[in-house]
Amino acid sequence: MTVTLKTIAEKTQLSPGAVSRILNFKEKEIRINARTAERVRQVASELGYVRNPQARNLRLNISNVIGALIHLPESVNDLYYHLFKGISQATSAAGKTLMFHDCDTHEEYENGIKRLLEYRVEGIITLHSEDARQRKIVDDLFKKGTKVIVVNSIEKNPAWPYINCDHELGGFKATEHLIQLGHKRIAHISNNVKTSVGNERYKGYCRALRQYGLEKDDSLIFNAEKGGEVQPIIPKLLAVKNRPTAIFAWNDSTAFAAQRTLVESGIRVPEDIAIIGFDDRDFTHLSTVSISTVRYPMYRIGQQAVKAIIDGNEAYKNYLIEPELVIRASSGGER
Amino acid sequence: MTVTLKTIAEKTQLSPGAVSRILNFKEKEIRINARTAERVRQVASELGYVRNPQARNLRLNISNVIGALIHLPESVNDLYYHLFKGISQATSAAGKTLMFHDCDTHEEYENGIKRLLEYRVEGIITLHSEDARQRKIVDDLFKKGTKVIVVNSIEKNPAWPYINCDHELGGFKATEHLIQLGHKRIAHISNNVKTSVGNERYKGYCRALRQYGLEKDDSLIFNAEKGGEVQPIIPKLLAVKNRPTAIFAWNDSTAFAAQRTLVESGIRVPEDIAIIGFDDRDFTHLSTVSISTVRYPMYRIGQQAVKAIIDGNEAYKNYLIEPELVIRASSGGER
DNA sequence: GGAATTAGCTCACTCGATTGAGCAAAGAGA
DNA sequence: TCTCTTTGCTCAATCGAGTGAGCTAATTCC
Repeated sequence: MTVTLKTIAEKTQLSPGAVSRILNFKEKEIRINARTAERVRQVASELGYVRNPQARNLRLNISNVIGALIHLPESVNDLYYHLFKGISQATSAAGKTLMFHDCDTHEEYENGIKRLLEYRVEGIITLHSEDARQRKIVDDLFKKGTKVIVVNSIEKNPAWPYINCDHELGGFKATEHLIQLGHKRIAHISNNVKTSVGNERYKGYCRALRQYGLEKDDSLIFNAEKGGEVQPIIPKLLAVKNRPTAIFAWNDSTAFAAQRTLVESGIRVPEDIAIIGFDDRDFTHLSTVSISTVRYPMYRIGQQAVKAIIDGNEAYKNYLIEPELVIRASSGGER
Repeated sequence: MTVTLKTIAEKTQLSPGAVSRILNFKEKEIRINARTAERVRQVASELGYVRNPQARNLRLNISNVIGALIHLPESVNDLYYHLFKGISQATSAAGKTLMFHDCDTHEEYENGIKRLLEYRVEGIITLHSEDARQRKIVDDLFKKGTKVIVVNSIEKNPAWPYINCDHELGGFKATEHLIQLGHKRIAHISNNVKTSVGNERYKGYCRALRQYGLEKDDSLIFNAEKGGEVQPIIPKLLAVKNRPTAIFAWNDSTAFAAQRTLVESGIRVPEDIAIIGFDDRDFTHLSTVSISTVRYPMYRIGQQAVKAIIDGNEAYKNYLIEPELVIRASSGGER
């Protein structure tokens, strides 16, 4: 039923070995009669021969498959969307195939890893996790020599290779942008979680202040922790003696909410208070005043993760991607 | 290096065949010594044996892989997001693996198909396309006996199996909802493309009017074609003699824009004019007045596509999924 | 013209897992 | 004790492709 090398061999009165060589090598690379080769290719295409990579990979001990294990949030998240798109396009572009598992529970995660290993994938891309069990799995994989890339690891020096955005640099860029626009009183709305990207962004904010000779004023640092609303922060921020003229919000959601609340309070953005966020989420276009931000380059992170797996040793190391400033209306930096 | 059945066989002084049986069957299903079996399992786990599905699939002529070929738009689109999530979760849940290709160009599409076929996938999930070349590929696949599921095909009776949302029914439900709220003058903003889902939704609108004994008034049908702005429509709509009290917009973007323009014109939604959209896009929550809509059940469509491929003949047929009414503020139907 | 070289293949094994057939030993039954 | 059955395995072929070794016939070279 299925067309194999043998089928073609029979039709052409050749051996399967010869057919294999003809289909895999250029004429100059092997000793083969040009007319025979032509005939074989002809027959192969007539019969609709499709090479079976299962057999090929088995023999050659390769897989040509890259594995990814990511839990996509229930509600749409453009960061994940772009990450996935980066991974999937880079994989296709490299002539490889992506095996993807969306793993919600720990059990699914374990199963996903198991299946990817079964398929002898060239490497596994997974997301940073706080779950000790998942971390152990990644650790074991890495120790066993499986190529793993952890995306968005927030550890400084994790045991395994990672790829992430340079959040500290992003925080620096955002703050620098505001400083260069003449702001001297720059508030920061942080998420106050020591182990998170927010903290890195905060560090960048501090470095920028330091570098430009501005003093850090703790009364300008506000916390919008998980579940903590941004709205109540704004009145406090406005009440600060020597009111800030700019806000660097640790992410776009926060920036968006701040912008909304400010405008509703009759404060003009960016004239009275400039705002910059972080992430470049899609909704930054949608607000009344489009939000300036720093792009969290998820697409490039995805691409780079695939590249790290394919390139192997050379590029296969910890990697920080430089985020890019996106100037829109809310910072007042648009020309 | 790699642990195979042979490795285990040597360690346990058995034949690879015996080991295979032990690891694949329950003790009662084969004639095997319980103690031997226990020993084999012990050794297998000690050595960290991982079955090689490439070899297994080759022998059994199966793949356990489901293929999907979808072009994800550059900008985030929650419909695609949910579709993909549905496909990927259903695949994982079924114990199978998803091979995904994001294909932008026709060339990538061809390559993607080729690779999926190479891997002897159980079936291919792809999106409806207007491109004649892609349609030919799908047609050829189907004729050759490959399982294909076309998602969101808008043909009435396409040659190949498809899964889609019942757009006509959705249009009916939306309109019925407005009618049941007492509206008698219901405008429709359509996209006026005969071959599109918009047309189906329009038909549902017409059927609802008919069924409830309301006369269709062509002066209440407006077109927001591709690129056509919604904003200019609103003044026209307001100027209609015997002004409509409700709008069924063919999709949420249109509903969103209509709502915004109405509110800016000082018209209250839903008090003066009620609005319902279609799709249940994420931003329907974000507008000042949350938008009532009909959910385009992409997640379920994705799940169903996978199911159709796995179940084979039974469920492997054309399939319309019933969309669900989502009542929010803009229709005035919320309690 | 004879030896050496080369072209153009074939042969047979391999990758790892699976499975029908079959065989020796143990156990059951009469 | 002898036959029959059952247990507990082994053997060998198979899936489809790839490859080193080797073989024959044609060609080249001196």
